[in-house]
Amino acid sequence: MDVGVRLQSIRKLKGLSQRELAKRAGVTNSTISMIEKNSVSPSISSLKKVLAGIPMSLVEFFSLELEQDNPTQVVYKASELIDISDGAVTMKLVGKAHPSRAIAFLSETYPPGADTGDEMLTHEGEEAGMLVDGKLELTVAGEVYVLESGDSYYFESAKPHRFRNPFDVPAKLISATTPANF
Amino acid sequence: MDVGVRLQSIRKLKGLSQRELAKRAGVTNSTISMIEKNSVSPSISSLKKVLAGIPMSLVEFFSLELEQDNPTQVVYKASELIDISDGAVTMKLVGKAHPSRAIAFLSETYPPGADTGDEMLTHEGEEAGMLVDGKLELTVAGEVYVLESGDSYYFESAKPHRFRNPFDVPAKLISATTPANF
DNA sequence: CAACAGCGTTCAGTATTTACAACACACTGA
DNA sequence: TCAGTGTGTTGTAAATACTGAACGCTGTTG
Repeated sequence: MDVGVRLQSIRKLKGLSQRELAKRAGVTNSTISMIEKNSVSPSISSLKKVLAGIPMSLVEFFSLELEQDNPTQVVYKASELIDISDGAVTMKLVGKAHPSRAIAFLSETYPPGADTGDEMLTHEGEEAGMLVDGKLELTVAGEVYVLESGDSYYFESAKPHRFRNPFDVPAKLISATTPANF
Repeated sequence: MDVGVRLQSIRKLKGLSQRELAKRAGVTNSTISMIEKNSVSPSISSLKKVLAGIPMSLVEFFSLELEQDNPTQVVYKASELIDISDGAVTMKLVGKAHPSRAIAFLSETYPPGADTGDEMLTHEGEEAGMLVDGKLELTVAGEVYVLESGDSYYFESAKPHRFRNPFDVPAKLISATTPANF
C-alpha cells in the first residue's frame, strides 16, 4: 500500500480537509495534495510534521500500512482495534484492513463524567449502537434518553445528538456509523 | 531518537559499511553518510530503498525508534526480540532498547542442515553460549565439538569458528558476543 | 443569479535532497 | 616505503520536494 492513499484515508477518517490538516501541521495544502496523489515522496521530516497535525506517530502510520497488506482479515482481536480516542472517551475502530470502509464500527468507553462535548453533533449518515455495560445518556433532537445495559439506538446523524455519562460507572458502547467520515 | 543514529546503529549491527549498504540499496554512499549525520531528512522512498538493503521494513525501523523512547526496558518478551536472521538460521537479539550495546545476546535456532556458512568466521571479541535444545556441531580453530542440550562454550572470536547442525532435530542456542559488531 | 467560502488540483519558483567524484585517513601486504 | 583497498566525509551539479498563488469545482447565502 502506498503512502498517499494511506494518508488520505486517515485524514478523511479524522474528518479533516487538506487545508485544515495543512494548517495544523504547518505545511501548505499543496504539499498534502501532492503527497496523497503520490506525485512526490515526502521527506521524513515533512511526513512527521504532517502526521503531527493528525496527530499520529510515524510508527502508527507505517503499522497501519503493514496491516493492510492482509486485505482479507475478517476477525480482529481486542488488541488489534485502531484507537481513535477523543478526549476522555476511548473509541476503538473495527476493520483496520478496510481503508475505504463504509461503516465506522466502534467500541467506545465513556468514563463517569465523560461526554462527546458541549456542542451537539450533526453530520450526514445514520448511526446505531447498543450499550453493553453501565448507563449512558443520549440526547437526539432535544429528546433525552437513558440507555441501560442491553438498550440500543438508531437515528439519522443529521439530527443534533450528544452522548454523556453522568452516572458513576463506566459505560461501554458498541456503535456503528455510516458513512465513516465522522 | 533521530533517524540518523538509528540507521547507523542498525547498519553496524548488521556489520555493513556505508558503501556496502549503499550498493545493496541502490543509492550512493554519500547519501547514507549524510542521512546518518542528520544533515538531510531523507524522503520516504529513499529511506525505503536504504532499508531494503538491510533488509528492514519501514514499520520495523520506526518501531525500533519508538521502543527506545523507553530506554530503561529490562525485561523482554519472546515476541519483543529483534529478528536479525541470516539464511536458514533464525537469530533474535535481546535488548533492543540499548542501541549502543556492548553485548549481542541472541536466541538462535538452527534447523537440521543449517550452518553459519562454508567459510569459517573470524572477528574480534569473545563469545559464549549454551545449547538449550537439540544437538549442534561447533568447530573452533580446527577442533570439532558436539554440543548437546545443556552444554555451553566460550572462545575468542578471532579463532576461526563455525556452527553446523548435521543432526535431524532443530538446535536452539542462547549466545552472547562482545563487542556487538559481528 | 451573484457573491462567497470551502474543497482539491496545478504551475512556476525556491529550497532541499541525491548522485557523482573527489578527498583524507587507516590498514594491509609486497 | 609504497601501492592498493578499505573506511567515512565533503564539494558541485542534477534531480526532487516544497511553497505560494493561481485555477476550477461544489454547495451555501443573500
